[in-house]
Amino acid sequence: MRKPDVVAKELLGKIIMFRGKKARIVETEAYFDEKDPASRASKGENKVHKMMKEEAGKILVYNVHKYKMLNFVCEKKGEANAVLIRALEPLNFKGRCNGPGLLTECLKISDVLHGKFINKKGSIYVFDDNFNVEDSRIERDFRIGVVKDLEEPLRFFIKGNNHVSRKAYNKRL
DNA sequence: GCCTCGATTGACT
DNA sequence: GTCAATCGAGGCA
Repeated sequence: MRKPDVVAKELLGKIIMFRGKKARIVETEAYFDEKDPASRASKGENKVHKMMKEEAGKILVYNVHKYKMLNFVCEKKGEANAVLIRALEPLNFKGRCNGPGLLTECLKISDVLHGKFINKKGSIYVFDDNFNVEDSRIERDFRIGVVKDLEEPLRFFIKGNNHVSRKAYNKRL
């Protein structure tokens, strides 16, 4: 069983590729099921909640305000857990990806990806290029923009990386 | 159908 | 620090 906080941590340093653009994941957040007051899963049945209960590896795109969020489902079928991608470090292109709404804009991620699997043709690819992130370089914090958060810090980001989200960047430095 | 709110961002005091 | 833009989903009638 892969817990979202474990997956969130593992995703740090991984490469995400979409439409020829590659970027390194530098910031993530874990979201749990109904017991998580911040998760959409706690708000009853909806499109997102349903998708969160699908198989691990599926892509979940959620629209909030005028931006879209990119999530990966990380649990086995039936468990409503997911990981939110909050910030990327652009590798082979220029653009600001230091925020969940910005990275989707930057990579032209739209809700057509909602429900697709990663690492499939025409979808988002996620892979490891042996860029190991040592535990000492992983910073933990409470989630951002969440009114009712859980007791434990569920946000993970790479220490010292200046591509993390703006709020976090300012708060930390 | 109408109202409210949000896993956000950027502009402004 | 505050606040508005802006839109899909949920709650309610």
